[in-house]
Amino acid sequence: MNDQRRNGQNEVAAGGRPTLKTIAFMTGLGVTTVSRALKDAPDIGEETKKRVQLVARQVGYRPNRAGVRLRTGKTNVISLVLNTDEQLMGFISDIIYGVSEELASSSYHLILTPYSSRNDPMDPIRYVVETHSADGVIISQTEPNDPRVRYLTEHGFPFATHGRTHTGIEHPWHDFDNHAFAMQAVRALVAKGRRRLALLAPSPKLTYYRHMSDGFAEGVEEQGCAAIPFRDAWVDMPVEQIKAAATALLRRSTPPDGLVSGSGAGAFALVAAIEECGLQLGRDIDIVTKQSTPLVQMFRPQILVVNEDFRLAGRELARAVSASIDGAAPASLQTLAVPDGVEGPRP
Amino acid sequence: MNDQRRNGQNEVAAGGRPTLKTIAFMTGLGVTTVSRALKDAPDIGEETKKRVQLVARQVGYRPNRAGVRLRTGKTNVISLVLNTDEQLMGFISDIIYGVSEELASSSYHLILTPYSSRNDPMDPIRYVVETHSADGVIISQTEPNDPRVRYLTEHGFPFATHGRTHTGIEHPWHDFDNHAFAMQAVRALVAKGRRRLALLAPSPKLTYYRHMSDGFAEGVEEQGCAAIPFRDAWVDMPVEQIKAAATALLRRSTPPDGLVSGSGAGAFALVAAIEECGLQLGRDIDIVTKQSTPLVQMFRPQILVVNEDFRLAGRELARAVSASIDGAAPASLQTLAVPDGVEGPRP
DNA sequence: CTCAAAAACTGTAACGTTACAGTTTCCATT
DNA sequence: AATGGAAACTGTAACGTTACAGTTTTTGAG
Repeated sequence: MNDQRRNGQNEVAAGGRPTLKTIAFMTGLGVTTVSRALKDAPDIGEETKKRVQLVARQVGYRPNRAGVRLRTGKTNVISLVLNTDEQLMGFISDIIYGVSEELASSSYHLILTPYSSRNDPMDPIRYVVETHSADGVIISQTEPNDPRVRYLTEHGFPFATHGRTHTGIEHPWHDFDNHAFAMQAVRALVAKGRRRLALLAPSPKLTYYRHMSDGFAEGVEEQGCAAIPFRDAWVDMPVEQIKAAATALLRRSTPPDGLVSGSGAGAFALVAAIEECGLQLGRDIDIVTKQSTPLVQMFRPQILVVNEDFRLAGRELARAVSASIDGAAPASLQTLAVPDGVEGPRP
Repeated sequence: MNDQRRNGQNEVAAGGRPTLKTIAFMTGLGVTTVSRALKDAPDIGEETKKRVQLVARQVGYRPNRAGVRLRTGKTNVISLVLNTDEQLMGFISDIIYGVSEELASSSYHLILTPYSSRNDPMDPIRYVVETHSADGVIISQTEPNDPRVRYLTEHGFPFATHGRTHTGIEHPWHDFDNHAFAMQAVRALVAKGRRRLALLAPSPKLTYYRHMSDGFAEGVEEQGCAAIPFRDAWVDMPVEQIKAAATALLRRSTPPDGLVSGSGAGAFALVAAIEECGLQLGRDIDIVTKQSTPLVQMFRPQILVVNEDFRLAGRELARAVSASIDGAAPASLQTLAVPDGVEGPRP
């Protein structure tokens, strides 16, 4: 026992990080007691807890993550799984920032697990689960029948998805109400006197393609106007391709006079196409677009916008995974961000 | 010893992850031998190594990171320190992707350590060093006399910076040659017949402000044209403010007829200002801008661009930190990305 | 005053890995 | 036949933490 104490002293003298042993030596208590005192266990005396916590604060004690992880299996890490081929205007950074913000006040570190479309999207998921390199995962680019959701659920691994699925599995998610967005967009265009509308939708393999398309169809139905099919372009294509497709669309015999863009980057392509065709935004045609940064809007004030807050999405997702890790019921961890409504031209 | 073996068997049966013990049991060797065989130590027989490595592959052995970290102190983590207030068009995601790409083939995980401008930029750095939560750090938004560089150097903690410093310390960095960019920009504008040039520069507190301003000044000198001061706007301001400042600039008695923009987002603001003043890009005035995505260019083909590859920056930074962790000399880990030259209007 | 039980505290072992200090085996040299 | 040493392998301990099974001290009921 004397040996152990001298050990503790040596470590303090050596200038290394303080450990439980350091505090145990300083307080004259056992390592176990210190450990329990710091996590406010019921079988430790009130005064002892205070004393231990004071000393711990004084010496700047921080639990060694490797020790905790090895002993308990808890990694205190949340992994954000990302497709690094994505070229969309970096809204991803906003999600990352949102997740960071939320995790900053927790004990979680945020780790990035990238994958390329050239590989199986299941690879990173399997990796995280098999090596247990995180306590929970956040995934995006959700597909209706997403195999990742199945796999994670089967393995009882906590996760949250950005976007819903049609798997029939109750799982934590956060989503933007793209159905409502599309309906609001249609109504706003009709209110501007537009009657022939086209939608620049997301990739058909993603879940929110359905939501947005359905909302668009429902709006068109409700307003009794015409839907011009625009199926050869998606928001996550390279902007040049979108522009080319939109130009072709506008040169058809019955071109649309109102456009709905499912992404901010898409709106740039649409504006470019419109101007290339010699049309004038706000006079000949109108656009409603989702946006996450006010770039387009500042540039072409005539454009109508609906804001999507990706930072909020990040925060909600982080909240959902951590709650899921803590055992909360999946059904209680589903949040839908309702769009604020269409913002008209700036003064 | 028999006990130990039965232990090993139990674990395998229990279906948990295979550990060194599992392989030791399967091969009939000791745990130490297996450990050494897997890292190709010289005192293990060739045949044994082959056998161990085969079994390890078969059972899908992956070293337990917590075990390694606890024993060796090596975290196998690299931390990217980010200012989450940054609102610039998400080029940050490209850096992240670049870093990821490079680290994918290594054993490193990428962890994000965010901070807000509301707090001390030193906080995250101190945190990483004190808790040793990573083996190395990547920092951005480098300032001429960056205290983070000093601190990390003093503590012998491996790092790489995005951007150089004027600390006099030899440290690993990657930078874009903003001096060359500005000179090329000036030359291109002069070649277009422009004679009164203004620069939308970075924030004066960042190192590359100097590089770009000096390059601009040198170009103006070389070409014998006039520099119109434009000191009330920086590239990392909100775009609306840049636009307002640029509008004021263009309405002065001697407005510029050529603009250089230090960022892609800034170019949007400049274009907007130009059009608001009733001027026409390519006829009355020209812009050279740095860009990381071809958004502006697709939109206003008349714009002149110089590409900056942030993915490359990410890759270089990742390479630099890992080499630094492996003990490479700082001076050998400094790379400068030279701009490709100004790209003219698209056909 | 006894004794049971609650309160407060503690030592040991284990998580998976690797550094270190052995130990055994075998072969070449004398 | 003895010896030295190289080659191949191994057990123990330790990194920092916590679960578990104690042990000691205090308290209160009878």
